[in-house]
Amino acid sequence: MIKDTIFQLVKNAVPEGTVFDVEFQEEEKFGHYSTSVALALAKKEKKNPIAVAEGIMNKLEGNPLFEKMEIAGNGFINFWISKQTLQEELKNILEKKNEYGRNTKGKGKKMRIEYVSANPTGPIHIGNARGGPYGESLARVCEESGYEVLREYLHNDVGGQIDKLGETLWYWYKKSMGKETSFPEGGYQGEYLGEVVNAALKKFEHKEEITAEALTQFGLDYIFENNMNVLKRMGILFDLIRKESDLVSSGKTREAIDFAIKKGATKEHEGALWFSPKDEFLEDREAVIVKSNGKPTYFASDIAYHREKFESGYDIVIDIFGSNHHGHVPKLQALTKLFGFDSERFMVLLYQFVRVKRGTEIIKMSKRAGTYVTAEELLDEVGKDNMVFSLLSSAPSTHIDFDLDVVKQQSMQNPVYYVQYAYVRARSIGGKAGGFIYDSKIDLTPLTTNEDTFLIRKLLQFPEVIDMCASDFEVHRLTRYATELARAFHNFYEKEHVMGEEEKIFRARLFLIEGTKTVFENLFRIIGITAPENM
RNA sequence: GCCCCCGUAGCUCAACGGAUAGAGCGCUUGGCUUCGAACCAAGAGGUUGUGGGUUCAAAUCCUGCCGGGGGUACCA
Repeated sequence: MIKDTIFQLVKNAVPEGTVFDVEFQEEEKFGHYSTSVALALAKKEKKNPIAVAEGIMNKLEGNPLFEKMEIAGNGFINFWISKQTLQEELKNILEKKNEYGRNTKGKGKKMRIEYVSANPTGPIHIGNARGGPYGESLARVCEESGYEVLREYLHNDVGGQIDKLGETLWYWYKKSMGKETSFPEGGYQGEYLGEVVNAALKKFEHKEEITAEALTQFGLDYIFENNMNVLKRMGILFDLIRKESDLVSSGKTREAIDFAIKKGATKEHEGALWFSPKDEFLEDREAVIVKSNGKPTYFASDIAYHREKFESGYDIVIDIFGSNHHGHVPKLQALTKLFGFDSERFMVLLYQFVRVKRGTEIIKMSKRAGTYVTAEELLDEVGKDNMVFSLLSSAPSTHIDFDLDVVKQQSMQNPVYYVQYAYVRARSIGGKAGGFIYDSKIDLTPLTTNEDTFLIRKLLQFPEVIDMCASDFEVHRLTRYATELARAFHNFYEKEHVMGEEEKIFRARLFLIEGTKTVFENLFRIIGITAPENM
């Protein structure tokens, strides 16, 4: 990574502990990379920023990495990378191929990420769906950074919401039998559970044998399986599905409760057992573990589940939840203390819900009211690549507004097609050229135009983007980078030619094209969209 | 009331505390007899909700206010 190399060089040239960054520059007038280290340092040392910058630059002078260095009027140091370095790095892409972009910063470390974990009381809707591509691309990006990643999902198959599910299913069942019945209070509105009952009626041969328990179990399995299939369509597969019912039936939930009691992290109040850790954030952290009727709450199982997470020998534990769970976060953080896990290595990442509109009408995402847009509907309507790319294009903390009318109408002009089209164009040239054989001795010096250089620079940024994403988990950068790389390629395509150029240029450009294809393929794999052969 | 998140171009969103705040869609204009025009080029469009503060530097950090979303259950 060129950026890392520059960072190290500068680091050695400034006092220890200086905080600074090296930035990739889109426009070459500020160099290929730049740093504002001198500005921060000048303040600290009470010196002129220009003088500080000169001091740093003198220490870097003569390094073959750089073609040029410059101090801007305001104290920025701008670096231009030598053509030779760029060309060598370009070769590196085709040497590493599908491993290009990887780094080893997480090597030897294990990470587990829980995401989606949708309630099995209805189909996955847009809200849960956002967590899918988010968790999945985060998992991939961390794998690229050397981590061993476990993808996990909690199947919430016990509790009050399941009772309600059962009651609602039973209502639909009785209705289908022509019996008089009324809709259960607090049941799940909408036609979906009626469809689940229809599926049950097809499966059970003797209708009179259907019991409420059997129907509920059927519904749970059916909904869960459907949701997993939808996730699969989005390219999401889990390594571990943890069932809450297993935590309860195996006694793990009970053990966790006893453990919390033993540790003095509980209290009795009005006949119920409360989680009540002794810390300064008490108010945010108290929660009922065992209800006064003796039944454990969901949080009791969550204690057991997180105990597993914390005691399983993993270095980093990540939960990805919808923002409506934010009140739950301090309680979970308190569990790190209970189980002696370094709180720095446990992270809860929240994403805001997607708001869906049809024109000006806002559709409320409520499973209870039955007013939601399912992930499946959206998949059918706009396609997987479009959906994944769109959901991944904004920071998790932003509230996205999805206008279904617009999304559908614009689907052919969606950025995802802009990006994929660049790849298809590159492939097309590769095809025309009739095969490519990698030659490590290739002469890349003919790549001298602005478009050549910028495309190379943009390709070499790929490992840096991966590294940044794995460091701060801001994976939406990937789609942004994809668009930028596509632009660099489209520009190159418009101005420069491959076919028909003289042999030396042709060979060098073809090499560049192969490098572009490779980076796109790696990038698409990590984002979770397809690399189409043609469009 | 208290807690979390958001407010940036007509719309949907970017921008590690850094240089002239950028993309896509939409709008105006130009470009296919050479690798795919799902593309490229040029243009219009901004007091980053608003008032203070911190900083060499603020869309970004702190704070008051306004507006929106979510939470605040012996639900999950």
